[in-house]
Amino acid sequence: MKDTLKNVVNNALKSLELPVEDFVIEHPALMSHGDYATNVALVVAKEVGQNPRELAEKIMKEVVLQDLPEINQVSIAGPGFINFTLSRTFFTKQIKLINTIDGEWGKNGAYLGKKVLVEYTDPNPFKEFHIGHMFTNIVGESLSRLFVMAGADVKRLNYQGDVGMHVASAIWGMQQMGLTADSQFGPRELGEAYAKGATAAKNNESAKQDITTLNKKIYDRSDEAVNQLYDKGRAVSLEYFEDMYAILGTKFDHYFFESEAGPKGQDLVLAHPEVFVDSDGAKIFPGEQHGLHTRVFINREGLPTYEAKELALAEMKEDECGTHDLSVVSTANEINEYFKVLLKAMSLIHPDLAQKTEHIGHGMVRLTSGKMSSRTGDVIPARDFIDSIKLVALNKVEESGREVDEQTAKMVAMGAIKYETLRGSIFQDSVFDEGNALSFEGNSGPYLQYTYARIQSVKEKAEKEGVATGLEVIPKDIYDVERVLYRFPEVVEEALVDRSPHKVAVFLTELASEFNAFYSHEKIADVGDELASYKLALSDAVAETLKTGLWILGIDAPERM
RNA sequence: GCCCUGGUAGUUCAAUGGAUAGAACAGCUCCGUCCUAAGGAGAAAAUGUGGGUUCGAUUCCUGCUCGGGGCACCA
Repeated sequence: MKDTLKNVVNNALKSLELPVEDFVIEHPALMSHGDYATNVALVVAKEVGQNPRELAEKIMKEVVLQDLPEINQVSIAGPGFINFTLSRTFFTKQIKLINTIDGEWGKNGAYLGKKVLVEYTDPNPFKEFHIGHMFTNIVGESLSRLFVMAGADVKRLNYQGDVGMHVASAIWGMQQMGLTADSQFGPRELGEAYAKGATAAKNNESAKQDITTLNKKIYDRSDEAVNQLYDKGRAVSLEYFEDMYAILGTKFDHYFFESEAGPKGQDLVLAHPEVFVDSDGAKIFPGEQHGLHTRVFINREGLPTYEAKELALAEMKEDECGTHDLSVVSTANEINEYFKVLLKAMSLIHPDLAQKTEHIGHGMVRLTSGKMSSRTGDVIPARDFIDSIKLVALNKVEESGREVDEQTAKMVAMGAIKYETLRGSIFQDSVFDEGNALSFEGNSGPYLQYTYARIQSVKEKAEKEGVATGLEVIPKDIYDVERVLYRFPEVVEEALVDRSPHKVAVFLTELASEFNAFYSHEKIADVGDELASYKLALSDAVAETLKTGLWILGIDAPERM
């Protein structure tokens, strides 16, 4: 529709022999201003030096002459906006479309036939999977789903740091705790061991020496006892992560490990002396020459740093996943600056790969109660956090005297968490507002889920009463919820372009809010009402839209709650 | 010090240079014979600060200020 209007306006400009400027077609902030509006008169007026309102009049006349069935009314308002009000026919057609294209609603072809790799989550084995990992996973999954909606063949990737100082710290901590490969231990003990090691490395010089030595042993696998402890700890960690992915609703297609990327990265750096130079015993990339900062790729010990590994990772992705069109790396924004350096270095040795790599640095979450650090062991494990929210959901159900259903409580808890994570821009730091997430009201995941479940209930009643969906009898007026509903595909596409899942979240809340108003003012499944079939079809379309939109956010829509 | 970021109701978030800056939560008023009140209706409440560009600035430029991240051997 947007494109249609753009054409209509362009035609008008042509016949008036006015210059074609870059104008926008958008939805006015207020629904009373119409369904679409354009600032074309304001833009062109500037160019030709005419009064914008007069110009708007002329353009409007030309638009009206084209006589489109979808347009009911064109008007001029404010400084010279041209507002379009869409016709009854248009809205009815949209409902019909939504209810018939089954599974295709909301999709777009922006990445049709393209292969897109999305790397996200990247938890480090031996560390606790905390709510920061949960946050980054939720963001990455949602980005992946936006690409799926655009028709892309999406491969979900997970890159895990199974070697490096943090692992050495954890192993050191395990040794201190007296753990061996035969001991029984889980992720909690590993988290504790890591905190112990990391603290010691920071405060105690000899411990730091030990850990450095341990790090080398892990790399070259020269100590059998260390190997066993390492292998066991790694396995325990990875298994635990799989449990978390299942809970979060993510399934990865490919896994990559630093232990593989290390040697390859090292070779890669050494093979390009024209890019990486010696400095102080290390191999560095002199980023200053490119307006960036210098980073070490191979340290004085001769070991590859994260930078070198990341370089190899790009090659490994291509080898493992085949040629692709885009490779997205989603991480917290604390490494934004570093990634710029990395991409610059990559562009010098692998211009093709660098060009299709996109780093999306999202903001960090903080809890209202304060911040976390896995170094000090002061973290909130994702599992504990999810369980606590689930408990709130269960209590809520019990309070209302409804049937207690473990599965639904879990859905609602995850809905609350994911919505709270994605309701704002991913690029900004945010505070995870527990109060807000736990309220389950208003601007929340459960509010959307509730609206969906409510519609299922209406449908159930309609079936009992013998009301079928249908668009034969059409209401005279256009319901506000219809004026929101048809915008969904535009929103999805825009959300992808901006890498902003929150646009979907904001839209869904507006849709649900309009539907709930409609619901409370109109009786839907009423046999005596000749409009019942239409209202039911509309409700059905809203449910379909909610379900698909929630899916983009990674949230399940329960049939009842 | 240098480089990135950000500062919007009491709180958590919205707003491709446009119309009266939108929501939600908290507090205040209402709505219960009715398809799920995890709902609906209403009132009140905000652009850190000084300049500049523009017909028009929360948005762009800039000074100040306050916060977050980064600045070679962690990731």
